[in-house]
Order: sequence, then C-alpha cells, then structure tokens
Amino acid sequence: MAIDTRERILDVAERLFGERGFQATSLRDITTEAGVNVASVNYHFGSKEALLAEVLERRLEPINERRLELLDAVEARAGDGPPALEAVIRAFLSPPFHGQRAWGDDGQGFFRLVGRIHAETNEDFRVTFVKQFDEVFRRFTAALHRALPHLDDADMSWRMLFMVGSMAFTMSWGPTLVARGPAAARDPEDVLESLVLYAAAGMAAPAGAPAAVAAAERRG
Amino acid sequence: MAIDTRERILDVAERLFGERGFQATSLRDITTEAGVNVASVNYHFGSKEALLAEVLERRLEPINERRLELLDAVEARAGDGPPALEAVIRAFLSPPFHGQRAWGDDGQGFFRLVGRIHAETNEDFRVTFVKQFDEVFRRFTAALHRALPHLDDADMSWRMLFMVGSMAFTMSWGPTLVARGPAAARDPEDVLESLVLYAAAGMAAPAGAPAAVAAAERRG
DNA sequence: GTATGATTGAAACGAGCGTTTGATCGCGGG
DNA sequence: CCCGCGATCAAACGCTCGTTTCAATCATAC
Repeated sequence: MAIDTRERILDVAERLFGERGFQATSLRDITTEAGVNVASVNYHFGSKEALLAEVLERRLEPINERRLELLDAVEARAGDGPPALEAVIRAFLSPPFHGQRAWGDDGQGFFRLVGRIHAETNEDFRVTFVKQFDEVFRRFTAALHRALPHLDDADMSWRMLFMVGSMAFTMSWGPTLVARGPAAARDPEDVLESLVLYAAAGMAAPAGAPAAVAAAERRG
Repeated sequence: MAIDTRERILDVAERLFGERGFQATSLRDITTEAGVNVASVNYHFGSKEALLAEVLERRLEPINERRLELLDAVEARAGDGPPALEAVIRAFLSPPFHGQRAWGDDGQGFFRLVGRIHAETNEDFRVTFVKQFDEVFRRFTAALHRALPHLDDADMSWRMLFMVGSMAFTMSWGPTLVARGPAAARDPEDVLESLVLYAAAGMAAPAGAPAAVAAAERRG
C-alpha cells in the first residue's frame, strides 16, 4: 500500500523522536501517523532501539562523510603548515546545519533529535553512539592539534567536548529559543556563523593553569 | 520506619534520574531502592513529574542563589565600570560544579541529571524549567552586555545558549569522557577553570556579520 | 487511654507498552 | 494457473507503568 513503508517509518520516527524524545514516543504513535501496521517496525527493523539506530545513521553517515571531505579540503589548502582554525571548526560544525530547515514550523525533527540524543539514552547506547564518530574525532583532533599546538591532550579533549556541547544544545534548544524570543530569531546560517566564531575563539584561548596552581598564584 | 521518607526518595530519585534518565526510571525502581512504599511518592509529591520538579528545585535554588551572590560581588568590585568578563562567567559557571563529587564512583547523580534534563522532557516542562532561571538570566545578560558592549541582543542570546550548552554537556558527558580516556581525567575544579577560559574567549569573540553578508564579502 | 490526623502498607486498577503470532494479501516466475 | 515468498494485517501476549484504594499503624494532644 505505502510507497515505501521503511522510509515512511523512518521519516515519522525521526520527527517524533525529535519532538518528544525516544522513550516518550511509542511505536504506535509512529505507525499510526505513518499509516502502517504496528508490526512493521519489528518486521523491518527488529526493535525500537534498532529503529532509532537506523534513524540516526541515515543522517549521521552523510554528515560525517561531509565533515571529512571538508576537512580534507582545508588540510589540502594548508599544505605543510597548520590548517586555519576557523576553517577546521567550520568543517566540523556546518554539515549538521545544512540541508535542515532547522527551525520554523516544520523540519525540526532531526535537528532536535541530534540535540536530544546526546543527553538521553543509557550508557550502553552512548558507547555505540560514540563509535560512529571515531574517525571524525581522530581526524579533527589531529587537525586541531596542529592548529593549536599550545594545547595538551586533556585540554583538547575537554575543549572539543565544550564545542560539541554548544552545537548539540543549539540544535536542541534553538527552536525553543527562536519561538520564545523574536529578538533572537536568525537564519540558521547566521547562527552557524556565530557558533563558529564562538568556538574558534574558545578553542584558541590560552591554556589555563590547573585550578590549584591558579589559586595559589592568586594568593601570592 | 525511615528516618525521613521524603528525603530518602529525593536522594534516590536524584541519583537514578541522573544515571538512567527520567523516563527510563520507574517509581518502583526508586521506592524499592529507598526502602519505602510505592504509594509514598504520590502521597508526598503528588506525581512522578512533581517529584522531578522537587529534585531539581532542591539543588537549583541554592545554585541560582549563589550565582546571584557571586555576581553581586563582581559588580560591586567593578563599581561604575564594566564588570570583568571572566569573573561574570565564573560566577555563572562555578556554583553547579561546587559541592559535587562530579565524577568518580559516586555522587554523579545531580551532576548528570542537570545535563540530561536540558535535553529530555517535553516542551511544556521546558517552559516551566526555564522560568526558574528568569532572574538569573536577566541579571547575567545585563552584566554581560556591560562587559561586552559590542554584542547586540541576538548575539548575546545565542552566545549564552552556547555557554550553557557547553556547561550542560560537560556535566552530562564529563563522567563518560573521564571513564573512557584516562588522559582526560581532571579534577572538576580544573575542568571548571578550562570551561571558564573557553567561554570567556568565545563570548569576547568579535561580532560576526550575517552569513549572507560574509559570503558576499568573500565573493568580493 | 483514647481520639485524631498524618503516614505507611499491601494490593489492585486500568492503560499503554514492545513484541509475537498466524492468517492473509499481492504478485512475479514456473 | 498456482506456487512461493516477501509484505501487511488484526489481534493478542505478557509485562510494567503511574496511580488509587483502603485498611493498618504511628505520633501526638487532650
């Protein structure tokens, strides 16, 4: 009956998981809205968790591919020298923003889902989830190390966490912020640009002394 | 039987909500572990949602109070001039880090919960949740505007979102990161210090032109 | 000591969940 | 023509959930 049951399920699941969260969305919500039978989810995907995994993979794979492409270009441009910090960061941050009607009446599904998924789910799922980013993290960590040689491994890990946090949070709360405060309304491209500037400046901040040392220095 | 049933419930709920998330934690999980009857949650709090609200409020209220105290001190020190950017940001970021055994074997409960709660829950709950921060946001927005007069309202809103995102994400994923990469292990105080430096640099970044203008300029 | 109101307890309620089952449908190849 | 098979369907399964009920228990004031 349906043109493609699998795709219909994936589309609706993406939107509802994004709007309500994974746990709060029932398979019956999804299948009813998609106009398919409840059993078809288990038939096509095996389980609700597997459906979530496929929803994520369908979008994340091209995004991570694009990130690596852009990073390749940035590194090629840099030659043997250190790559341009802002360009590296833009290569990382821009793919999830593109091709998304990020906020507005529709199309927030995946955008919000990505934000949500970082905080929901259990520890096991986190581990599987992180694996999808292994190569991306490795490549970008190396590039950022070359661009910012004054940071040690720990500094770099934490600052990348900060950057991903800003991104995820923006994707999750951006629509809420835009809906509540018209003053903040912005084209997603502009927000991306703000985020790149912010992250680049944060990344480039001087390495701090450990808190204990800093406190001691403040004391004299 | 219990010394204080209410407190026992709140303690266990805080930990389990943090470890597993709100939806994934059942009242029976909580009451069993707390050694109290299932019905006592509804008796003392009214509902599961109300329990969550109280778990959050119990910690957030003193945190937000402390934020305002610290901001008062920073502004008093600044007199009529603009307050010190880094000090304002530290006033905002440090209270949730203090008094928490942020990572390690125990005591991650609230720390992770705060990170989670930003991404979980439905739109209705978000609105109620945000209200708790009304005064804090107003005060800090004003202080940051004085410290960073080159930013307009929209820029400021988005950058504060970026900052909160870094914080929330760090609280949620910090324990995971520390558990997985010993290289990244750090005292929570040190991570806080890194976060302050990162956020201060990001906040102070030059205001960007809208993306369309920037693209036009790149074209010449 | 007893009345009173707050608290706790065991049990059940009804609803919704993810998943499974087995019958049925549609359709291209022998 | 019908066989075989992937896809779909209605229905049910077993379970867990948040919440409610109502009797038992406790602490306290008279």
